Amino acid sequence: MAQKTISRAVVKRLPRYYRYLGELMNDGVERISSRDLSGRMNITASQIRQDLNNFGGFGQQGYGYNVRHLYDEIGKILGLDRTYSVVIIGAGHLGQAIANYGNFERRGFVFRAMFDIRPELSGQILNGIPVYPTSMLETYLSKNPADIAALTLPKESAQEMTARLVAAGVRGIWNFAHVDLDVPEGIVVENVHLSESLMRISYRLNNPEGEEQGENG
Amino acid sequence: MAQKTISRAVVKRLPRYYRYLGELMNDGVERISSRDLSGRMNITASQIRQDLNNFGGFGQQGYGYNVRHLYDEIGKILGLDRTYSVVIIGAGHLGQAIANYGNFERRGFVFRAMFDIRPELSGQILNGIPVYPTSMLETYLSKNPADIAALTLPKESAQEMTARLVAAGVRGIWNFAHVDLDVPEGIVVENVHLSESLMRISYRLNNPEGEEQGENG
DNA sequence: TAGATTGTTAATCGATTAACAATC
DNA sequence: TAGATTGTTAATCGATTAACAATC
Repeated sequence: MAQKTISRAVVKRLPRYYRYLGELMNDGVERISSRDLSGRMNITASQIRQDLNNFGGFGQQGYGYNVRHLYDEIGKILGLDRTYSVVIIGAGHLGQAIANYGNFERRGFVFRAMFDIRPELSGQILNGIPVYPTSMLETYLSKNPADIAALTLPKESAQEMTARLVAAGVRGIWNFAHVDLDVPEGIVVENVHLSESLMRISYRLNNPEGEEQGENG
Repeated sequence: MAQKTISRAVVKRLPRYYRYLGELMNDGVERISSRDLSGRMNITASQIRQDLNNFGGFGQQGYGYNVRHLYDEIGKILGLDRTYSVVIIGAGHLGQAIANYGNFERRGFVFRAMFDIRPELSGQILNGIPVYPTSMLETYLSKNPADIAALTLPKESAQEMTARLVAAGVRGIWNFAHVDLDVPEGIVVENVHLSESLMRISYRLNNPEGEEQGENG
């Protein structure tokens, strides 16, 4: 599955391809050319072909790309052909929002448990997901290994929780806290720094540019 | 305030500089060199100097940068020297999570109102913010103009709401819905596509790279 | 003054776009 | 076969890093 190393810029675009192909599939479209897709996605056809060819030739000259095939292949590249166990650390609104969002489960991300230090929350079942006290984290994970942890807690405890999670075998950290985390090599950290996102809006409101939408996370 | 056009890559890094400088300030650090800062932030000193010089010389040879001064200047560049009125469209967990997060207000983003189509929500006050029915949007905005709208609603209604918001004078859209929005020129859209962020984690779990943390949003 | 560190130019590296021969 | 469109190489553009003279 892992051929030559794929550039960060390409990886960033893959989920967007996946989304557009999913929509095309839903609309019953069977084939699409890089040119048509480029029109819809607002990127160049050249970039699409260049991107896809990182993974091998999915297309056919004179025909284009088979939508379903390409969708499946990108899904595999993204690792969506398996499931991932996810725990949520911090059962506040943000944690619940994530737990609640059904589309993640559809893609294979299964939310198993939430953890919170607030005693009044533990024992509850929120949106079908049990909340445990943070003190139970290691015990829980030793019996129910998790692939990914979402950190939806105050930044003060993010680093400490990360260390505990990594020690307990979690390999991916989805970090919503406003800190940069130190992790051992091999551990994946994906940051969602909402306040930075918001500041980019204020910047752009005050400094009009050409066009284009903002980045995503 | 707007000199030559600043590259997207630089703008993306500005909030992170701002965050690190804020922390240094809190720690009572008065001056810092690009070299020291580069060590903390894990980027090159050269890049820091290059980035900052887009906006003019904030430093002093032989001394470095005055932390407070640089913090204030980057704040101004980011447009944080004024306040922004924000409305939230969709009063679910995600909307409430955002409304709830006090740090945004500290930076000048003031959440004024939430809107939701669910009749049982309107009339309520959630975290001190009133929830109105979506039908009231135009009436409300004509009396209480907003700069920014956060879209925390299902993707099906995102485009329609965007059109209404833009027509009512909103200039910045913070889009949490999983669609790309069409907007007139001059309107700022900042996407936070959480599912794409999550897929990048699964990709990276299956395709180990060298190092480095994931992008943010 | 000597030492430190910036501001800035030049060199390198990487990513995007253009072009076109291969081929379905 | 002729037309369409890919896969891929080459050209361009942009961003990052290195180097160093200017200067505090």
